Amino acid sequence: MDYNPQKIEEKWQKYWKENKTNFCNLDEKKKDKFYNLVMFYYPSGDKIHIGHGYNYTGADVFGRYKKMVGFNVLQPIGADAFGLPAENYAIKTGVHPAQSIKQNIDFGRKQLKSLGIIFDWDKEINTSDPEYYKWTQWLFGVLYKNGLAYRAEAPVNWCPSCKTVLANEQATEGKCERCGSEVIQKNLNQWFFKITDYAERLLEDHKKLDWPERTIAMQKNWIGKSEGTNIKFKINNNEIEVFTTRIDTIFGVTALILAPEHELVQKITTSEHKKEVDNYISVSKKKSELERTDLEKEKTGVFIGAYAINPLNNEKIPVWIGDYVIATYGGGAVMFVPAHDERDFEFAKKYKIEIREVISGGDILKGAFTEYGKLVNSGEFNGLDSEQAIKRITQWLERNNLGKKTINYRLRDWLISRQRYWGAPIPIIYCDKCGEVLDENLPVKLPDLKDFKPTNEGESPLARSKEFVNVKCPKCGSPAKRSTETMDTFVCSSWYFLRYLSPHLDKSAFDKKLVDKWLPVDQYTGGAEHACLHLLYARFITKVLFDQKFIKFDEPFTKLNHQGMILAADGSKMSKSKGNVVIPDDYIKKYGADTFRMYVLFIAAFEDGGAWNDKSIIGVYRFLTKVWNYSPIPHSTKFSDNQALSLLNKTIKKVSDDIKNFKFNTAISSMMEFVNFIYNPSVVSMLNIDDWGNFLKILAPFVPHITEELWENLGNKKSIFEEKWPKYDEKLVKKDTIDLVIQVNGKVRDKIEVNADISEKEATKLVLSNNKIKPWLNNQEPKRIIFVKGKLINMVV
RNA sequence: GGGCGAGUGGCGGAAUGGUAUACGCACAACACUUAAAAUGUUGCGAGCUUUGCUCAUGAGGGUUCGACUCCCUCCUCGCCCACCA
Repeated sequence: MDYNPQKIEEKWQKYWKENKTNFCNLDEKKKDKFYNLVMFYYPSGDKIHIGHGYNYTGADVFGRYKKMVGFNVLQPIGADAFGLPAENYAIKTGVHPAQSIKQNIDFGRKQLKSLGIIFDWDKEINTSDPEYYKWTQWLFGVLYKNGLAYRAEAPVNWCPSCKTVLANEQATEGKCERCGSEVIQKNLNQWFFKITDYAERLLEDHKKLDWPERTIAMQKNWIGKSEGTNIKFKINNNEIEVFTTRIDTIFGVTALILAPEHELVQKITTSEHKKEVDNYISVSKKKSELERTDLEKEKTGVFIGAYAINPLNNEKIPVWIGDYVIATYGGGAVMFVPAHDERDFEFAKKYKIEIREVISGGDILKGAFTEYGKLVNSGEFNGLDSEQAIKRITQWLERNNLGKKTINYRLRDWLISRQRYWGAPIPIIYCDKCGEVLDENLPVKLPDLKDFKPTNEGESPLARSKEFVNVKCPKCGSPAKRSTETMDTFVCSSWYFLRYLSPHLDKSAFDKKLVDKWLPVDQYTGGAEHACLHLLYARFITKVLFDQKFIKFDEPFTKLNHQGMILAADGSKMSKSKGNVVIPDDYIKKYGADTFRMYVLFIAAFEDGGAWNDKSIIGVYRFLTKVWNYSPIPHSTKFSDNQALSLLNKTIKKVSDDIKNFKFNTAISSMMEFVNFIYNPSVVSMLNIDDWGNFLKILAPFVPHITEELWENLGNKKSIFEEKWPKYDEKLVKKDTIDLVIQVNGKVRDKIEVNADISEKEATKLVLSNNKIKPWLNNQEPKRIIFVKGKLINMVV
């Protein structure tokens, strides 16, 4: 019979569904648990993106392998269903987000099944379902009650097109992550989660994680710890704290620059400068984030008429404002040291501010000297090295109560409120008598709106629903108003891995016993683009829940792997607008899911990804056809050919090791080598049924349908995934004979077949009498002989 | 500007101190066929004076008996962050 993937794939997908193959038993006691998690998907488009297919296929191979080696594997999936894309789609089409989301989830489920990916479908979750977001709201309450959720007026990123605020992480390069519009700064009253309280622990606990180094580096960079000194300057009767990493340059300070938004600016600006200063502030307010952070543009600033006192030498220094100073970092103020900071140097040249050298080693007429050196022009600290000076000056400040050693982080608190419809409502009620009241009568259900458009003023569409807004205060019963804001979707996804274990539980967010047993996640697989968003937020929320004793672990994901990106044939990113998107369905129809799965993993190393090539997929199909057509020796009492058996054992070892390390591409090529070998008519290479069956088992995680069918054809009654992963025989992996490589001066001159355990003496003897080697030795005794057992011998002459 | 990574045949890629180019695609020749497809066999880095030799892993240098692999300098590309004081 010919290989007909469509037919057998349908058959086995049905079989897995009916027999709940690979679905884990949460209460199983004999086997060790293994929580194999993939990042859940956003059900926005109409097709599962190939990136998801890639991600989930790799994780599925790994999960099926883990099951076969004897673990009780939990492999759940769900939908991250709240958020802007569904809402924007609703505004455009009038289709309610709940409806389009449902359609997309149904479609996604079908697609994942058609890829032969096994998920525990009975544990599926949907973050936009009230039974789920009830507990997202509960989570808000946990943070709120512990002082980790607060409301504050702050300059925030505002996307004029999406008409909503964005978290710092969602507004990179001054552009909206979703729509690409230029983000502007607005002062708004918003809800924040105090992730900054956890900055140090988030850094410290990186040690505990088996994660890709670059992901940890990205998080470190994002948290941005820097050690320095806070120093107080007096301006009239006011005090201003400035952060610096270079307190050794304090005697070179010739100005103080404040952010235009700094609260003291209005207070200390003198009347003759007021007009100019107000003018400057209003211009910089109008600038977009992109303009303000454009490095190419010259820095600007204005003198505000006030003077500050340098506490070390009591010198009077002018105070300026400049919009390159970030309001939210280091107190929004900078001490200006043009001799030893490049940016300050340029600014000083432009505005003719004094440049005073205090660290020797450079030429301050030519440019700023930014390295460490010996202090000059620095009073009693003259002659010290920068490093010593930093310590001594900081100590001096601490003694005089004028400053202290300080650690600053770039990480800012997580802005979680959104003035949009499609999200989990923030469970807060405003009462005239009681003020801000946490609503613990959950869920606070989203009303069924027809008009989802946000207002131009940035008010949430939820404000339109009077039934939603007008409520009674839970404390005193008098009329009150509900908050109309919803939460950032990243709040929903920061705890979803706890919910899978009890997706419909009504009494609490998660089943504590099951969470104690199953968490933390053993293997997490998903995109690297989440390094500073989801992966950081989930770690933060986990630590909060740990501190409040809801869970017993403080890191959610022990081991993390990323999949690379599958690119279009020309190496560019796939996008709908370019029309170069690869849709798995087309290939599943043509070649079958098994071929698709194996090919996508064969393209390149999993973590690298690579370009999709339409032509190469045929190679995998040919390989599977060969597997399909192979006939082993029917009686299992007969032994297989020795060479074939040896290679089989080697292949088992190689495939096992490679799957463990997510190196699917090389696992596949070694299985191809094996099949090529047993097909080669020039060698006797028959396998008996048992050995062939073992090969099918190691092949099974990659191509589950065809292997199930062939396994059944061999006369087996149970699924191949009920089988134990084959063990390899160490003796058979090692060959009796090897090709010993003979080198002269490091160059290969011959290869001879010898016993694998040949000694150096014997090998030397053979080499010296070898006719091909003799001419290279030039009748000389080798100066040195390097012998690598089982591999090579190198004669140095 | 800072951080991380990569550069290997016509193409995707393998090899992390020990046989460079595994595996796959494409291509060519042959077999089968009326023919084509499919399949199979063989070949396939470059050059040369071709039983073999020389050169070749972005460029140049170094360490080593031996370097795609380690070190230094430079070039190119990708990703992340970026006026962070």
